[in-house]
Amino acid sequence: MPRSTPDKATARRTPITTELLVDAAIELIESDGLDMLSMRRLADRFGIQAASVYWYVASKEHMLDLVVDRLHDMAVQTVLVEQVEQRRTEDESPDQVLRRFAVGYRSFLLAHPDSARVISGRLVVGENLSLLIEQLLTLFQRAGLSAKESVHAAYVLLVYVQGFVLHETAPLSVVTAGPNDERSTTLNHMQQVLASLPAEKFPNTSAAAADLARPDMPARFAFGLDLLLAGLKQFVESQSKHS
Amino acid sequence: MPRSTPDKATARRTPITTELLVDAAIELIESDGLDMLSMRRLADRFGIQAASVYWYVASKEHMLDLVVDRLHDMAVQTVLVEQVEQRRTEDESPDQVLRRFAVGYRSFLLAHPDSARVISGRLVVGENLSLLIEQLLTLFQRAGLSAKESVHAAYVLLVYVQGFVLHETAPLSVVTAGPNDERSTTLNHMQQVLASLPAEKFPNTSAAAADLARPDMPARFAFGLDLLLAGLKQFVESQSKHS
DNA sequence: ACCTGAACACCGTTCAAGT
DNA sequence: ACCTGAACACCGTTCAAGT
Repeated sequence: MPRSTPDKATARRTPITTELLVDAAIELIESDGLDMLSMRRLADRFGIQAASVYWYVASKEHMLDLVVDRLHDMAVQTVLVEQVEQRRTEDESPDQVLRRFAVGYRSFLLAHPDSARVISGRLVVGENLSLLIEQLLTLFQRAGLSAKESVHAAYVLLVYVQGFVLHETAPLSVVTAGPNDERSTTLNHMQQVLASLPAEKFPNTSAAAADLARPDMPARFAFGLDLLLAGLKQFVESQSKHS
Repeated sequence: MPRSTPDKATARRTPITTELLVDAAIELIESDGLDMLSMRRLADRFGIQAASVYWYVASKEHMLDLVVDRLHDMAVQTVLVEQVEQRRTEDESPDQVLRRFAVGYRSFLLAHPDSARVISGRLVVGENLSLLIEQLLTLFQRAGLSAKESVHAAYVLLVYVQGFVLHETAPLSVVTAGPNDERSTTLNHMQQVLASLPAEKFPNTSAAAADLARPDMPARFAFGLDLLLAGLKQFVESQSKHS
């Protein structure tokens, strides 16, 4: 009998809710990785049996859907509200806001281990994702796109950022390497493998071995983002010319 | 004793090799899905025990690396050789070749179920991926990029296509829907959910509900690809102006 | 060199039964 | 309404032992 309980047996441990389960699932993923998330380990956190989790959630798939929905919620908070809305100034172009969104979104995904893996795997439509999309649609329309084009653009931007971070954080392996090498060893080995490819068949690859094995990822992300935004600008201009 | 064996017991079943295991793994993935691939089911295909697979392969992770490497090999064959090289004409721009590569690569990924899921998850560096990259580097340099910029561009293009297909084939769920709904039902429900969002808070989303729920994916893919290539073109032009 | 048998430490999920 | 116990049908991986 815990001392703090006011009456006999009414107030027990804080009652378990689906929200709390999702909280714990995200914590588990961020601390131990997505592969370590199991219904049993999740249940352990609350001192209950694995079977009990199924009272709150239909399946592990459903649980992961809820996790993704929550991550969208967090992204709306940290990226849209803090990075985009609050820093807004009067004279900035939609272009600049879009760039800040993309950079902020990448930072968010990088800050939450395996979040890109969970998010990229499933498209969970709900209020939270809708909030993200809504803001993007506004920005793209303000930039000069039609409603239909804005949907395409918003989707493409999300795909680009998520896909980029997914690859950025993906396990790296070299076919000729042992599977237990550490990442730095693998990178060295990779550079070596790339550099030693037959130069007649792989002139560019062997020449660029250093850039391939030791890439500047923020610069690479900005490069692709700039291509997209420059293409967007040009697209809008070529549209308005014909009107 | 099979009739066809020439001498006593020398020639048995065709001997198992790592290559054959990878073949079977890919077949399993394409027929039953990535989640259905297990060492036991793989072993069953050859009439051996799961433990025996470990004589050919260090772990399941290693097996998946080999699968990815093989998929890169297949992509080189079908996309680069058949789609890009053989259709090459004299007067086409690198721009056009790049577009054909991207479209062909997307088709390849779509044609092999779950291939985008396996490939996006792991970066397997070897001769096959190098072949893909080598060709892309050549194309981008021919388009006017430096060696370093070409590496960025090649990576960005691969990330875009893989990320796009990954989302295109990802399981679709609606937070308010039951998890067992069929895809068409889910799409209907999704459109309904999006359309019924409070119009004050989600003016663009609810207006674009139809486009969001029933998207023209080839057009969307082309839209993003065009942005990238248009951005590329402009980047090259702005570079040459300052030289 | 190649494969088995058996075990270990796990999974997700179901379901009658308890409180 | 919430949770347990026990079971079912699986996993990946290891390892002594067989041929």
